[in-house]
Amino acid sequence: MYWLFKSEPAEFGIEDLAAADRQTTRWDQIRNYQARNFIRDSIALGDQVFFYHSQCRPTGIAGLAQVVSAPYPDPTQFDPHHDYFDPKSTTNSPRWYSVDIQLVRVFNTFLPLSVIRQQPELQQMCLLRQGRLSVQPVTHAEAEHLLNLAREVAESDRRS
DNA sequence: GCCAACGTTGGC
DNA sequence: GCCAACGTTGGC
Repeated sequence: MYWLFKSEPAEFGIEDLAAADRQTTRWDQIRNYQARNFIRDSIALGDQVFFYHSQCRPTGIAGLAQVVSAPYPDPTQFDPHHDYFDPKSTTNSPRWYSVDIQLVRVFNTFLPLSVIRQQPELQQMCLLRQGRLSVQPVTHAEAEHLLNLAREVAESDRRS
């Protein structure tokens, strides 16, 4: 399956993923139930992840990653010194979940939200229809379209 | 900085 | 369980 993960590049961008040990990081600190349900119940090892930069200019998709772990309890919820500590969470019934992701590739050319918006085939994307969701599913058809689009944008960028 | 959309909290 | 108030996300 395909997913889209949002991240603020000022906090952790795709360059940070590229520079990380084994180009892998734990996707943690997700504290939204809808996003949690996707991680806990639907995301699986080997799934592909569009890495999206939010809260920046321009916003858009910066590259591709893949899921390299099964879902597991987010350790930050158990750490009383952590900002994302959740006193209502216990190891027997954890509330929040993480997965590990590894970089697949940084797109040659950034794929801006404005370009995604222009695509008639992508109008049903969760990204365009619902804001405020940092982990969201992408259909197979949407994923193929996004990957083709990224290739086209990169080629036109190279020609100019 | 503004504001729309949405989630969460808490009084009742 | 309802719903108003408030907080957060996130594009612009």
